[in-house]
Amino acid sequence: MPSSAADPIYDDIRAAILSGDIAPGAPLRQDEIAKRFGVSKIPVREALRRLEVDNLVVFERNKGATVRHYSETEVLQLLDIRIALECRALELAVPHMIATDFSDMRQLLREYANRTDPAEWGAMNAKFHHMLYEPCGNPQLMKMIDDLQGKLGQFLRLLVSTASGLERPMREHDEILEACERGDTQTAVRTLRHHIEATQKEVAAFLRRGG
Amino acid sequence: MPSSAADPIYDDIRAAILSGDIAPGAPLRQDEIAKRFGVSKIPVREALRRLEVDNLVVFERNKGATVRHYSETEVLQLLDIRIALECRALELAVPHMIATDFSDMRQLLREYANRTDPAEWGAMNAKFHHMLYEPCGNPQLMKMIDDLQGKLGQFLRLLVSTASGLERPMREHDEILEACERGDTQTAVRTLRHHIEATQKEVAAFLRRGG
DNA sequence: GTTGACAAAATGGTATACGATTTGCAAGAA
DNA sequence: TTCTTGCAAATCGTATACCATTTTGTCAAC
Repeated sequence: MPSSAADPIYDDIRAAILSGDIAPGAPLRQDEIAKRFGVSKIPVREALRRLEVDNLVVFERNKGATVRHYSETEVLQLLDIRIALECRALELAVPHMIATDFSDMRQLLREYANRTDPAEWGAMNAKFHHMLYEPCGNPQLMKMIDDLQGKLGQFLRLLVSTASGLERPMREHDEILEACERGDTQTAVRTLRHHIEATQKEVAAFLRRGG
Repeated sequence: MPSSAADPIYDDIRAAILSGDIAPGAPLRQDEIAKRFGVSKIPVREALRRLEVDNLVVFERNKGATVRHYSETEVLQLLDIRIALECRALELAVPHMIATDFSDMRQLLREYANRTDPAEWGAMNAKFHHMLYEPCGNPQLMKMIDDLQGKLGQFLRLLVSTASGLERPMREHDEILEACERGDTQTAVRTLRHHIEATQKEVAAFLRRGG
């Protein structure tokens, strides 16, 4: 039972923005959304305001809400935050990993390597990273990481289809996982850090070329 | 010009929760708030929903909003996130610090040491940390750090008045600042990390004794 | 005195209604 | 043609109104 009629609206629009179904800058018409969900504007506005706090939409007085556009600089800054959160999460997670964690991740990486559709890479990449950090036992940290992943999703999806491909990230994923299995937290974290910094450089280059 | 009537309500209640003026678990009556601000319930609900996304209030269907209560575990987890964000911010900030940054921070630390009222320590501590990270040039990261600081504020305020006092934190603040002046990012970050971990241990001990 | 049932009051959630602002468009002037 | 100007439609923001649910208070039965 949802706490209110705004909940499903919030979830739906959120997903639509994160998946890229609604483009940045697109206006979010309250009446249209209200009709679509069969409710009045009140819960729609509530949902949009919540998305505003999430930094996914922007409000302008008497103009309503539009999907927020992240500038190149802001995307790079989000990646800096990713380094902060994910390195810490991995550091906390490694000591808690057990055998099934390793085998599950190995399994995922094998499947990953066999996929040829770049559209799937983004999701699998996100899933692998999520599994890496899950044992950290800090739900609030996990939520922040997932939120960030969502915001960056659209850019990374774009990137992965144009950039160098799977070779580098796959090798780094293997290195990270191996370090985790050895219980070598230091190496795992350092490798993860380089992994994200490499992504950061690719994004920077991609954007310089006018993404 | 505020984007809507919900804005000042959001800001006010947010401040009241963060400052501890409204205790955790306290109900937030929509009609009462609406009357106090001279508006209807609609903008009040919007404001409360935004606070829910901020994780500051909790909604229960047909019971309305109450101020969220953080468990002991969650407070310790927030401190883990603090380590992640602030160490990264400091790492990014050190290379950008200039002479006036150092002198401003030294100035603050001197004032800090002269204050005898524990109630002021929390604010000055927050300010010093904020100044440390500001040069990182990442507004989104700064916002996350400040939000976290706000959430932890009430606990740290409680703590500082009961715990060991100023001696340890002050010494560590000096150490961090000196490392920054030398441009020794490694040492600065490592010291900051120990600094926050020490706080974490004190909070853990405080909570064990039934804070 | 305690418990249970029921009515009354309070509170929450949302649809409707309406004034305010912006936007789109057409008609006329340069 | 291109640039104003003004009006109509669309859209937004919020007060009012209303029903649903929860809480509170009362009173009788045990």
